[in-house]
Amino acid sequence: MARPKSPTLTEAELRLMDVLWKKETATVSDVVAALPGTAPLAYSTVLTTLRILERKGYVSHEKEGRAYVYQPVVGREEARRSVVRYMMSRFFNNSPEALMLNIVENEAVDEDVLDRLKRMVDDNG
Amino acid sequence: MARPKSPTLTEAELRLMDVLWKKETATVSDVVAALPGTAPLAYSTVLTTLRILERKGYVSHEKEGRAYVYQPVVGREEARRSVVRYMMSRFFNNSPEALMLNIVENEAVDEDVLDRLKRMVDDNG
DNA sequence: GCCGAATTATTAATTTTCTAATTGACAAAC
DNA sequence: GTTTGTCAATTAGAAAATTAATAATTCGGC
Repeated sequence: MARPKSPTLTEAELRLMDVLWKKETATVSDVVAALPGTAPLAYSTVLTTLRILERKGYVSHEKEGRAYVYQPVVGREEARRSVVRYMMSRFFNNSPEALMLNIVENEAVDEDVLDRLKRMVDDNG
Repeated sequence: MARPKSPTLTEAELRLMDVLWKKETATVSDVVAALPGTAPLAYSTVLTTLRILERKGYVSHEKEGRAYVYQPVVGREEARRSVVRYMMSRFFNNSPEALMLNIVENEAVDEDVLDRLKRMVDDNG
């Protein structure tokens, strides 16, 4: 076998998805223009990456006049869900509790956040 | 520029790290033998991947008699911390609250877990 | 000292990702 | 009607990851 596809969005892919999620819909030129400015990417670079994203099912495109208009198929929430599940399965034995423990132990979490989360669970469970 | 290094452990790398984390220390043959059995990897495959892991700073080796003995440099907890931080920065605007919300909304979390976590925070904060 | 088994080193084939130059098509401008 | 600019398509090259075959080395046993 050879190098497998990335199981999650890569850095370059995510940069483009961030633009599409924000703008809802965009041509290739729109994406190029909207990219955070330090080192702008070439048109063809963006086009190639959009093709990859389309092959992977993250975006689709329609012909609008003579330009292609791209739009997300997978939303930001879905992508988040997916990356969390992936990470949980590979690093945390599929245990959401272990993952939450890691966050509480290592990140600065406001005290009242856990109260609000608990209320959420109580209301829905 | 070209394809950048993976920001986290890849699938193949993680498989080997799991063995090393469990056994604490292992020769190449040990790792080959300990890998989950469906499709065993060749000795040279494991050696190559261990070299990559060493180059990336995840493991180190010492000569013990004729064989190299590998051991983790980065522990499981540190790897977990690192992957969570990465994901948080790319997908959750560096907000641990947003990440926790995602987990609570989408995964089945036992009700009492949040109580325990809250006690942890209260005790330490 | 020589042989063989184990171990490491070398080399390489394949796929993905990342980047971009170049080419070609087509419409607008003049 | 020719030039110019915009867009997609093609092509390509380099680095990374995955797998493994093969070559070189080394150590123990005889």
